[in-house]
Amino acid sequence: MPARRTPTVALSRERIVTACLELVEGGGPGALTFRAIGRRLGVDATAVYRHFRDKDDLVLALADRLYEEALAGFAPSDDWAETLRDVVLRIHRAFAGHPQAALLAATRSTRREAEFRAIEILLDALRRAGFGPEEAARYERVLGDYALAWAAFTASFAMLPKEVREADASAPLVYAAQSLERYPRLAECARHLPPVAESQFETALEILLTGLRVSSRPPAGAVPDASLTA
Amino acid sequence: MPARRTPTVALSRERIVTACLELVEGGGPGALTFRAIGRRLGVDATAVYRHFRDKDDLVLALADRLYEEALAGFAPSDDWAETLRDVVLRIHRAFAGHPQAALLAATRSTRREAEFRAIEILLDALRRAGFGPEEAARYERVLGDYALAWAAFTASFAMLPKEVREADASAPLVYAAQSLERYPRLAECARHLPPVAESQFETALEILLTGLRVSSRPPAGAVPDASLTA
DNA sequence: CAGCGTTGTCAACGGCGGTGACAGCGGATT
DNA sequence: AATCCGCTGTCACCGCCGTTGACAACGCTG
Repeated sequence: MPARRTPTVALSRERIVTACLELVEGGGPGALTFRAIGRRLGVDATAVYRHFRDKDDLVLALADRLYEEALAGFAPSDDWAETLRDVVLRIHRAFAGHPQAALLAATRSTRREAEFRAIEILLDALRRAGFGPEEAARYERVLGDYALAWAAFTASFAMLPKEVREADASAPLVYAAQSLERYPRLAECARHLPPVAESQFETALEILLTGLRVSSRPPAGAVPDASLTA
Repeated sequence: MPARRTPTVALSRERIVTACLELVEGGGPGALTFRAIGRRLGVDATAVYRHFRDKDDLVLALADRLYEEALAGFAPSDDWAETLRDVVLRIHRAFAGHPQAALLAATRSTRREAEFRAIEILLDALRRAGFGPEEAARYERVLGDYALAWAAFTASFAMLPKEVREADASAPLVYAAQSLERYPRLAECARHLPPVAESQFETALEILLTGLRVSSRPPAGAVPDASLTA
């Protein structure tokens, strides 16, 4: 029983997942359908069911691929904060680069290797930062959920039709111009408001890291503020 | 032309929106369909199209209702951080309470009053914190996007079938038990990992506020860390 | 060569968002 | 009072979706 792979097989989980990512890359909302996959692979749509139980199964496979992509070539830094930043950015980048897949996958545990590798890296960095196991666990979830939540957010915005996206982006300016007296702050700041499209993921990440750094080693001279320190 | 409202009208935008929220409240994934709305209101599904151009129009109306709900009864605090916390929590709560609606609405500008009220409140608090117009604008977007992104994340998790949700939640523990030597940190921290369901929204918010506080008034005696301060 | 499991094909199902023709009803016009 | 008109709800229908079950072709095993 040499278990030779039959050369006549047209499909495989790998080929299908790759096709899905390409499909989603080029395509607008809802590009990921069984019929589209079949079309792209020159195969009947229902053939995919020979390799994936249902769409959920397929989506989990996509998520797994994204985690692999995210961690490919990762090397830990001596600086724990730099490691955290790197991993979170990598996860966000990988998921945000495939909007449709991210939207479906971001809220799911894949329970496969790559995901646990990411968790392990984050936990290790947090432990090195001086947090205890419990704090590390909590902050790992914060950073992981943060990366995924924001990736899904970015992704679902990227999937909107172009006209809608542009209309949404310019909304504050338009409205601010109409009622200056009711919204003075908006009038004052409107021209600085970044469009929704350029999600403030990295800015928020830096703020988070700053907050973590403050918590990790309470400054000796400073007065700790109980109302702000979680 | 007294413009008397005809009493014979069965539907209205308000009635439909209310029905949608009820529908979504009790129902699992995909509960919000025109046919379901029609069924609930004892009316043909397509009658809804007399009041909303399409599903997108309907969803924007839902989002607007959620913003209204979020800000109902809001009173600003003297403490800027407390105001930020309050508004972000309110938005998150309102959206997370209606998963399906949040999922569709979180990435959209409604361009209606309630949304701009929220923006104005956040901007004002940030300006009072001492941030300039540009910083305030950037951080407003951070907090606003943060609230919506995490709400959508929570929501889409809440919408998963129960079995899937439970399986996902217990995943790290199971896996950690299987390969202690490859994932030592996971083994160490696994029992502290909060289930995905209990999203670490509030923990992250406190860290964010801590980070903002550090940025708002750089401590006189402390050495500013350029690599961590955005 | 016979048998069997794997893989792709095909026709079909019910549900989805959405459209266009049509009916009834109330208010305004004459 | 008769007529018209616009608004609202109904109905039949479209094309798309995920998914199923019967079936055919292929290659491996005995």
